[in-house]
Amino acid sequence: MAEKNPFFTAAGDEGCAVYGIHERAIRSVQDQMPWQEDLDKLAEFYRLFGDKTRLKIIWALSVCEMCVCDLCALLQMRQSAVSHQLRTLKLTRIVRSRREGKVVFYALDDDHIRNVLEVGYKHLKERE
Amino acid sequence: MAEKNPFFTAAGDEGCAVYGIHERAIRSVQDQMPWQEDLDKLAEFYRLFGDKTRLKIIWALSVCEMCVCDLCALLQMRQSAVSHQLRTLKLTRIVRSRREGKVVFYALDDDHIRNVLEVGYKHLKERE
DNA sequence: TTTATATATGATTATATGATCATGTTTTGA
DNA sequence: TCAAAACATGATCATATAATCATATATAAA
Repeated sequence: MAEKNPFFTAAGDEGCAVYGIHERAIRSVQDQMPWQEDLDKLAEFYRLFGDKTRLKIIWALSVCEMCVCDLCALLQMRQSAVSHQLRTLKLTRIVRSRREGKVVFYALDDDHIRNVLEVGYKHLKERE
Repeated sequence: MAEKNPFFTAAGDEGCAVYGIHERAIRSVQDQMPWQEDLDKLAEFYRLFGDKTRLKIIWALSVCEMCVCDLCALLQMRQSAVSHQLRTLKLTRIVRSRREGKVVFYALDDDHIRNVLEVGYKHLKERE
C-alpha cells in the first residue's frame, strides 16, 4: 500500500532536523494510514455529524422515521432550512426518503449510523 | 427527562396539518433524544473529525505519538497550520502533548477516539 | 549570552457553509 | 381545474473557519 499511496512524499522545506530520527515512525504511520482519498471521504462523512441541525435530524431519525414537518416541529426551524439539510443528508446517503401522498418521510439509510452516534455519545458521557 | 428537557416546545407557525397524527411519534423521539446541550457538544465533537487536516492528524496519532515536525512532513503542510489545528485538538481534549527538549510530542488523549475512527471507516468501506 | 531550532499564536484573508427569502414542484381534495 | 398543503430548491447574505504571514516563546548548543 505504501508504495502506491502518494500520501507521503518527502519532508518539505520545513522538515526539522529531528526528521531522520523519526523517519521510521513516519513510515510506519504512513503504512497504517488509509489512502488520502479515503481520509477525505471520511472527513466529509464526519462533517455531516458536525452541525447541530444535521445531528439533531440524524438522531431523531435514528429513533424512527419522520416527515419533514415533524422535523420542523421538533427542531423549531423553518421548513426550508430543514429541507436543505435533508437534501445534503440524502445526497450523502445518510438518509433515504419515501413519499406518501403529500408527505415525505425520511429515515436513516443505514444501520451503521446509529453506531456512529453511540460511540461519540459514549465518549462525551465518559468525559463529563 | 422529557418534562425538563426544553428541546421541544410546540409546533411552530409552520406546523403542518399532519402534526396531530404524528404527535405521538414526535414525543417518542423527543424522549429518546439527548439534551440539546449534549447534542451541541456532540456536534462540536464530530466537527473536529470533519476536516481533512485534523482527521489526518488524528489518524496519524492513533498509530503512534508524533512531534509537530513529523506531522508537517507527513501532511506536507506548514508548521503554522499544523500547530493551529493541534491547538484546536488540544483544547477539545482530543490530543495531549508532552515536551522533550525543543520537541513537542502529541498523542491521542483518549482511547475512545480510535473507536470513532473505526466505526466511521467501516461504514465507508461497507458502502464502496 | 548569542544563535539556531522547534513550536505557538495573533492578525488577516479567502473560502465554505448554514439560514433565509422567494419561488417552483408535486399531490390531494374541492 | 383550481386551490391549498407539503416539500424542494435557487439566490443571497452573514458568519465561521482554515491557511498563511509575521512574529513571539522556549529550549539547546556554541
